[in-house]
Amino acid sequence: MGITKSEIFTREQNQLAALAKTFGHPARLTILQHLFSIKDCVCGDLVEEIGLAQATISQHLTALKNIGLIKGSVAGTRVCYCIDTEKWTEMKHTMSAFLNQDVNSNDCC
Amino acid sequence: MGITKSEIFTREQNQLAALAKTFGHPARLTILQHLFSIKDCVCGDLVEEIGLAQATISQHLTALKNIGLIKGSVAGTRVCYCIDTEKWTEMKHTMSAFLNQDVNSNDCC
DNA sequence: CCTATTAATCGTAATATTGCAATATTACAA
DNA sequence: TTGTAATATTGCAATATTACGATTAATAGG
Repeated sequence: MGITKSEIFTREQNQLAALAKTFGHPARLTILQHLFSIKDCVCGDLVEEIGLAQATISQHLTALKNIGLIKGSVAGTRVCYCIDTEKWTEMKHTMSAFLNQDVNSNDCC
Repeated sequence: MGITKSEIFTREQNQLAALAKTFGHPARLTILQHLFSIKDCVCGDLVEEIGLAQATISQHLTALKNIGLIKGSVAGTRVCYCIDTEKWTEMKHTMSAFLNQDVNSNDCC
């Protein structure tokens, strides 16, 4: 139904899924990569950088902000965004813990 | 429009997003965690394990199979699933490369 | 005060996803 | 062959997501 039955999963599972979901769009990945690659924080040039409408970029930025990966500060008529380093590190550990589960060697399939 | 403008992103960005998207649902995470935790491969008990209809579980399994994370083998009327260890390792490196980008220290926001 | 600039929000259309019932398929057993 | 069990597929309804134009709000600069 397009609706996820969150109530049958643990909070951890839902949170990890929400995080992964945020990474699950190329525009959001591109925004994050851009924030990593530049020396300063991003002030507005994301719309030209990525070929999407201003409203769309703003939506993706909101998604990234909601999950806590980036933060923004107002600078005049512009808003500057950068990675929330603390949250990024925290999130990295969460993801790594999941990714580094040991694979059983009994490859029965 | 519910449609992602894949053509404006690189193949790498689209692939990483597709992978993350697959992790972006608690049912699929739970399936993967179950495959990690048990000693054998999973043969059918996923429906009871998770509280979703058989058709729904089957769909999620197909998604995981399509992205290459799991593989299945037919065993009579049952199908056994397990992690595709090779693909998992490969995927883990891809994700890690993204997660371990260095965060700029100039936290200007 | 007026105007331009920037970004968020609103409204809407198109498409995607999730979930399930019903049905089809497949393999096995009697 | 018939029946049963397990899984996949189909069809559909409900909801979510993506995208964009238009509008709004806030601020800078004259």
